[in-house]
Amino acid sequence: MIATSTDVSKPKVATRKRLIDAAARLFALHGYNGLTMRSVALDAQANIAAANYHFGSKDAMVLEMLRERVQPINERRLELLNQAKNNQAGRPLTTHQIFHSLIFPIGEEISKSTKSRCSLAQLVARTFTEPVHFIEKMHQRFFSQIADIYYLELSLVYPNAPAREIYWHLHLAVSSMLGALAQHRRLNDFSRGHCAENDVGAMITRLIQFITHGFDRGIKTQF
Amino acid sequence: MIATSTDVSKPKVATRKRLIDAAARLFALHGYNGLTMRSVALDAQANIAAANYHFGSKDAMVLEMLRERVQPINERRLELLNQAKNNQAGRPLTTHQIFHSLIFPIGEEISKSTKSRCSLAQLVARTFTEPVHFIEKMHQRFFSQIADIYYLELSLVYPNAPAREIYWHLHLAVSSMLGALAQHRRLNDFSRGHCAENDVGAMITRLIQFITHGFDRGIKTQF
DNA sequence: GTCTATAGAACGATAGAC
DNA sequence: GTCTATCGTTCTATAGAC
Repeated sequence: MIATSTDVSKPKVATRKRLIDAAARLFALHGYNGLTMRSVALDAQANIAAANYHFGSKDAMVLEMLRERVQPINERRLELLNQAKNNQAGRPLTTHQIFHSLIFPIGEEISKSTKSRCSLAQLVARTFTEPVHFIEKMHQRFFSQIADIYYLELSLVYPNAPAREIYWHLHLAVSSMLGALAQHRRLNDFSRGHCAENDVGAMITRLIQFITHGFDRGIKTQF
Repeated sequence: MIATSTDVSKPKVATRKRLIDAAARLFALHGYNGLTMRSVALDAQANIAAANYHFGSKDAMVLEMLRERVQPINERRLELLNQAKNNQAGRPLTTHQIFHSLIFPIGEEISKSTKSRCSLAQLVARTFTEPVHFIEKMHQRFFSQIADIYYLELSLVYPNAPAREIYWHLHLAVSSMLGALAQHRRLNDFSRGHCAENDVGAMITRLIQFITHGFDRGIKTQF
């Protein structure tokens, strides 16, 4: 509608992107069952047939949207983790460094959020609450690999702790991370105005601290 | 179909209870939008018109279901909290005692779960992820009052900590609690079999520890 | 209180013109 | 690639017999 034949890049891709962004927004707000092809098309100012044309089905559209949102965060996590390892030059990492690399990239992505890329916190939380079939597989595909990496790093910090303890505490750490992200929008109401929910940086910093303490002291008191 | 005129108690109430239980199960599994009156009626072995007769609408049915599930937990929380206060005889509580009273009742309720009262963990988590209108109001009605009580108790433990710090850490504690409950079903997969998800007691004990450490150390390092 | 039957609306997906 | 139009399905809710 804007770009014409003078545009070098494919002009029609814009619709696809608008659909993806709309799907992300509505999925975060209403979940998979609450998202309808009609609402996505309306939000993206596109036709309902266009959505089916680009993705084939509702399932495929939401899956593609999730992939585009999650992948860059995981890449950034590994980037920060490797940075920290290089700085440590062979010495074991601290749990704070490890959880920083895990959680900080989410904060970065939330802070980037504009009107089109919004409510990442709710979106991430959704993928864990929704029991829909493809979300389960999606989660395994995106998180099981990175969970292995983080388990390995944490077991290097506590070489004497049994695998069971590492897994338990990592599970609680990840669960807390997701819970905090999902609940962030409620912070202002919950704290009766004492804490501002728009300060994402403060939330991420405090969350990393909280989780590091829970993990560290839980392991340290035993090993 | 079972109870006849020989039954002293009202026999027809059973249908209502079956509907409530089915609604709880399906709401936990599929969320508000994924729950349909048809699926509830089918699951409860009742007719679809019966559901509308008893509750008037889908909204009212789910609301009533939530009320019946949440209220006993909150009552038990206050019971444990008052027990602890009586045992302390005026001395301030420990954060562990406070968070125990907050979290332990959920474990009790999950352990009670039979086929009819199942998946409370997912149900509680749903009420925080679902952005549906009445859930927001519901949550405020049920949680804001008890949050005030817990804020007060925690501020007595750390009288020198500013309200802002108490609120921040309480928010993180509650978020972690909800996150851990929501993620509990994933524990077995996540830990690659190292942790059994059916051991609810162990989960609750570890969760209380984790949150107490995160809260305590976060406040103590400053005050 | 519980049923059958159905109204009225919204859903995912597709066909075919442009 | 995007549109209009529509098919077949499923939804909430209600009317009325029993």
